[in-house]
Amino acid sequence: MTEPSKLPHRGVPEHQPAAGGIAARARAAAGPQYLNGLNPEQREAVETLDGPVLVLAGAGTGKTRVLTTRIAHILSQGRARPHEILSVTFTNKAAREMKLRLGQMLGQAVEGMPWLGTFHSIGGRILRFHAELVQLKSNFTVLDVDDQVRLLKQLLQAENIDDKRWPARMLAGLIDGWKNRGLTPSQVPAGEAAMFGNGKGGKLYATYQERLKILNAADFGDLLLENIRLFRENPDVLRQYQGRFKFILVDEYQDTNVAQYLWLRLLSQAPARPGLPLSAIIPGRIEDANPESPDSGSALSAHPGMTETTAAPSSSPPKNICCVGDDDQSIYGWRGAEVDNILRFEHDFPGAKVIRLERNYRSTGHILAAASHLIAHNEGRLGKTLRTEDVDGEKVTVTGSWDSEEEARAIGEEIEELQRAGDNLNEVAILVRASFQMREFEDRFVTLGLPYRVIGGPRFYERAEIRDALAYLRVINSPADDLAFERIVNVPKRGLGDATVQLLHDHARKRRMPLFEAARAVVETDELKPKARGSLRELILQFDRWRAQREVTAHTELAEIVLDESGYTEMWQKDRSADAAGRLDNLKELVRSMEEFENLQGFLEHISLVMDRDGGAEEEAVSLMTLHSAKGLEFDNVFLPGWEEGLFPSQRTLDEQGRAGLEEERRLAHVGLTRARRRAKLYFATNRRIHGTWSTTIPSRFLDELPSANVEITESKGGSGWGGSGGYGPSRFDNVESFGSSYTTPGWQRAQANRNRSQGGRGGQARGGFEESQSSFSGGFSRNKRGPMVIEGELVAKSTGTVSEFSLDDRVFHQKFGYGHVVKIDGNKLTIAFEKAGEKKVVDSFVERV
DNA sequence: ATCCCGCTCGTTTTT
DNA sequence: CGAGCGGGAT
Repeated sequence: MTEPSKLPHRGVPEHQPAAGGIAARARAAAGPQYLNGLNPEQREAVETLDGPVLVLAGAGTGKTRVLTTRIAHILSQGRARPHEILSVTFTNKAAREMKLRLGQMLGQAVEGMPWLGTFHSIGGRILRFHAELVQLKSNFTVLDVDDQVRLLKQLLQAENIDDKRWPARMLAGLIDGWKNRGLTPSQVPAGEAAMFGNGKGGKLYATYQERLKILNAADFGDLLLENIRLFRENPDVLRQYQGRFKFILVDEYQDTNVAQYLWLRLLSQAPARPGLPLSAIIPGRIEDANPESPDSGSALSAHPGMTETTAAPSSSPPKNICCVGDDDQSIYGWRGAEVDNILRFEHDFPGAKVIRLERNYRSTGHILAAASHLIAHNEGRLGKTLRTEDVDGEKVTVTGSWDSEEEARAIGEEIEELQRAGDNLNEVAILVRASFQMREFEDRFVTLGLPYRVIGGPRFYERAEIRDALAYLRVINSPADDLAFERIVNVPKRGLGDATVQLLHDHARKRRMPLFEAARAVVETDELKPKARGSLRELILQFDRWRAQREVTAHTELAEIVLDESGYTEMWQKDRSADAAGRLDNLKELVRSMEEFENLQGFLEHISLVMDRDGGAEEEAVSLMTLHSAKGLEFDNVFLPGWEEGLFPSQRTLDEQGRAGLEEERRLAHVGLTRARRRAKLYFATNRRIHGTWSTTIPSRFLDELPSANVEITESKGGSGWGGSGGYGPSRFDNVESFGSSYTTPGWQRAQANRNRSQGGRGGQARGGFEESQSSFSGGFSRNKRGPMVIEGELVAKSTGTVSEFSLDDRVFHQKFGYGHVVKIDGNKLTIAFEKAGEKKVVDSFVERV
C-alpha cells in the first residue's frame, strides 16, 4: 500500500521519475514508459499476463505499484477493456488508493473500471443485478452487525432460548463464521450446528436466512455467500461473468477467507465445457471435509478435504488471475482468513507462476534484518528474504521499564526529543497489541500537551446517531425494513415502548405484513392507549409526508427535513453530555456526504459498504493505533510498547490457537517492525495491570528472537529503570517455561524467582540465549503431547481435518484450568468444561487425558 | 418508561 | 479496576 516513490530520502536512483531528455527516450525504447523504474521482479509481475500468477510481495516492496501498473499494462496492450478487469481489494481505502493511482498513471481514464472494488461491494453489485434469483429485490438492504443481533434476538425469543446463556452476539459470530467458510445452513456440519442453543443453532441459521429474505435484506456474509449460491444454481449467470472478466487481480490474497476463495475460484474458471457438471468446478473443501485425509499433515500439500474433486482446473485453460499478497503479513486468521489460500496457490492454480518481490524500499538495514530474523521463526510460510540497499541506520532498540506508566513516560520523552530534533510528528507512530494499552499513552500525551490522534475505533457509520439517521432514511426508502423501523420508532422518545412494539409485532406476524403496515392498521383500532396511539399515528403521517416529499425534494434536503421534523436533531441539541456536539457534527457530515450520490436509493445502497470514517483535517500529530490497523502504513519512527508474554504474544491466542496462533502473533510483530522506515523502538514493562490487578510480566519471546547484531538494549530513561539491574538480566530467558502454563499465578512466580536465583550467573549477552530458549520452548510446547508433534498439520488444520485423539466426555487435565471433560471437538480444538474454570476452548496439545 | 444497582468480563476488525 | 449490560424497582 505504501510505495518507494514516497521515500525521497531513501535515495533509490532508478525510482526517480524519468526526467525527460535523452536518458528518458533511451529508456522508453526498452518498453512503455510506465515500466520505467520497476525492478526486474516487479517488471516480471507486471508483464506476466497469461495464466495464474502469485506475487509474493513482502513489506515495502512496491505491491500496490505492481498491481496498478499491471492494470495499466493490460489496458495499454489492448488485452482487455476496463470493464473486463475484475480487481478486488479488502478495504474501501485500498480500492480508493488503487483508483487514485490508476488515475494518475493513465490520466483520468479510469472512469470505466466498474469492477474495481472490495469483495463485498462487487459481490453486492452482482447480487443486485440478479437479486430475484436469490429471493431478494434489487433494492435490498445491507444489514450491519447491530441489525443482525437485533434480528437474532427476536429469533431466540421465538424459540424460547435463554439469551443469557446463548447470547445473540455469539450466534451472530457463529453464523458469520459459517458464512466466511462458504457454508449455507444445510452445509453446516451437524456437530457445529448443534453446539448452540441446545442443538438449535443450525435451525436458527436457517430461520435467520428466511427472515432476511422477508426483510429484503442481506448481511455482509451474504454478499459473498449468496453470490456463490447464485453462481452455483445458475451456471448461465456464472458463465456470463466468467466470460466477462478477462483478467482478475486480487490484493492482500493472504487475507481471503474460504468464501472469497470459492468465489474467486468460480469466477476464475474458464467457461465450463458443455456437460461439465458444475460440481466439478466447486472445490469440496469444507463441505466434503474428510478428516481422514492422508494429506492433512503437510503444510503445503492441501487443505484437509481439498481432495481430488478439485481436479477440474487442469482440464480447462488456465485463467488470468493474479493474486498479490504476503503470507508473512497474514494477521486476520481469527476472523476467518485462511493463510492456506496463499500457501496453496500453486496447488489450486496449476501452472501458476510465483514471483517474489524481496527488495524492500522502506526500511533501513538493521530494521529489516531484525524483522526478517524474527519472522524466520515461523514454520508455515513460503519464505522470502527481504533485502535493502539502504544504509544500516540505527539499531532497533529494546527498552525495559518498571511498569506501563513508566513505559508511557519514556516514550513520551523520546517523542519530545524527536520533535526537538525536527522530526515531524506525523512520522511518529505508537503501535499497540490491544487497544486498552492506548489509554496510558493518551493520559501521558494530554499531560505533555503532545498532539496525538487515535486511528481506528468505532467507524463513522457505526455511531449511534448515524445509524439512527440512516434508519429513518431506510424506512422511507423501504417500508418493509422492520429493523430500521424498530430502531427509530421510539427515538427520540415518543412514549412508544416495548409494550407497543410487541403489539405491532403480534399484528405483523398474524397478518404477515411489515411492522410499518401493522402500525398503520393498529392506529385504526383502540388496542393502544390514546397517548401511544396518537404519537404512532403522528409518526406514520410523518413518514407518509416524507415519502411524498421524496419525489419533489433533493435527497440531501429531505434528510435535513427528516432529522429536523422527527425531533432527532432537537434530541441531541437538548442533550447536555459532552459528546452531543460531536454527534450533531456527525449528522451534518452525513448529510454532506449524501451529496456525492444521485438519490436516496443510491446513497443507501452504498452507505453500509463504502462509508469510512472521515479523514478530518490533519494537523501534525503522533498516531496511536493497534498493530492490526497499522498494516499497510509506514512511519519514520515506530514505537512498539508492551512486548511481554501474555500480552504480545497474546495468551488468549496461544490458548485458543496454539502454534498457529503463535505464528500469527509473530507475523503481527513482523508487521509492526516493518512499518518503520528509520527507527523501530521496542518496549517491555516488568509490571502491568491486568484486569485491575498488578501482575509481574516477562519480556516477550519475540524479543529473544531478534538478532542481537541489529538490536541495542537501552535503559529506560524515566524513573527507576528496569529492576535496577542495568539492561537485560537473566529474566530475558524467563519465558522458557511460561508457554501454556499459568505464569501469572503467585506460585509460578515464586518458582520462577527461585529458578532465577539459582541460574543467576547466566545473564550475559543476548546471543546464544536465544537458541537455547527456543529449543526449550519447543520442548515445553510438546510436553503434554504423546509423540512428536506434526507442526505443519496443526498450523494448517486450524479447525478442519486434524483428527483429535480425544473423544467426547474424556476427562482431561490442563496446566492452567485444571480438570474437566471434553464437550466438543473441532479438529485439534477442544471445548472443555472445566470443573473450576468453566467452559473454554483449548488446543488439544495443552491437555492430557487422565 | 426510566433509573439505578449489581454482576460479569475482560484481543485484534473489515465489510 | 471499570465499562456495559440486564434485571428489578419505582
